Amino acid sequence: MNEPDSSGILNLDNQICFALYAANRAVTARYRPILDQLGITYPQYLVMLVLWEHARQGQVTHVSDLGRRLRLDSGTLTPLLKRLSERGLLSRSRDPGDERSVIISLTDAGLALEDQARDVPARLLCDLNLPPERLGALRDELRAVLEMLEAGSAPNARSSL
Amino acid sequence: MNEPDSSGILNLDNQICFALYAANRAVTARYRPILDQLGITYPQYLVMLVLWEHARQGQVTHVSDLGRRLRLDSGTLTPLLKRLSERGLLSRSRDPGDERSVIISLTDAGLALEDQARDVPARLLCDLNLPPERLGALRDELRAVLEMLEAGSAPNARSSL
DNA sequence: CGCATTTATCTTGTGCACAATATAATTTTG
DNA sequence: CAAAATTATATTGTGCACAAGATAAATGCG
Repeated sequence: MNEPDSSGILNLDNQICFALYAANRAVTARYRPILDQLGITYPQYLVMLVLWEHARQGQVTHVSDLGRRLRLDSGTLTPLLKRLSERGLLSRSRDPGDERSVIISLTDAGLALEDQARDVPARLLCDLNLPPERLGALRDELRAVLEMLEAGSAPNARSSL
Repeated sequence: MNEPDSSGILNLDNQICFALYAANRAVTARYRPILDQLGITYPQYLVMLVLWEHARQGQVTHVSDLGRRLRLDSGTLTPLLKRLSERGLLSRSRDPGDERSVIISLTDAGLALEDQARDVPARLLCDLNLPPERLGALRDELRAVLEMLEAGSAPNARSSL
């Protein structure tokens, strides 16, 4: 292994990025059969989580709120919300107070789906089969990385080349 | 509606899955401007990493090798490899010993690109700005999760709530 | 007020991911 | 050996992600 790249800098297994990439897809794959029973995809589930949360607190949800929370832009959200709308889980309407904005409202079916979703996290954690404190620590580390990346928006301050 | 989920089980921020999802996209976004300079995307970069690794060790690479290593199927790899081929970084040819298999060979340009890629990890780590030991620990945790998910293929044994 | 600017969303185009299916070559079996 | 089963890749269709550009409403300013 002492060849051109002996230090293994370019070794796939050494890269945190690949671990993140592969773990994310593996977790999403675990969600799939569970969410299939609710008739939604994983990104759609994340959107529904925010909508349920806002509904519980009597908050109105605009598309931009979803974008801020999930870090997604309208190019992703618009078609996704249209699909959820077609499935009858929510409705989209212009905000009378600001005709540029679209208000996303859960339908009765969308609200009712929360009951069916309530055991999704438990079923997934059961799949993951790791002690909760380890998962909590991992989540906090991931949040730290996320914060770091979103705060330090120096997108190439020092190009060491 | 019984309890409006005040325990926060369905709270977005409590979910490790979202941390993973958001962190992965944030890291990929950091790679983007760096990899743009090489003219490749992030999944293409991962493929190239494997190809460079095999080239260093004099190993032949089949499409199936890439799939095993990156956990991707041919539906993802075939078009991705075609794009890399169009960019002149690799060539695809049937294995004479088994006409079902396709051998992926780096072109001179593909091999040469490794030199330009050598500082990519350093530039990204600089962006991440976290102590290496913390990143190493995070990577190991992610690998543990990945292993768990790939080993325990009990895809819904118990729905414990 | 009128016009430039900003803001919120939509649209278009590219590139993954992945399920499902197709095709063709190889291996296994009877 | 020939039919059946397996294996490797390719194709098709759906659904994200995200960049870039378009549209229309709201805001700011002289």
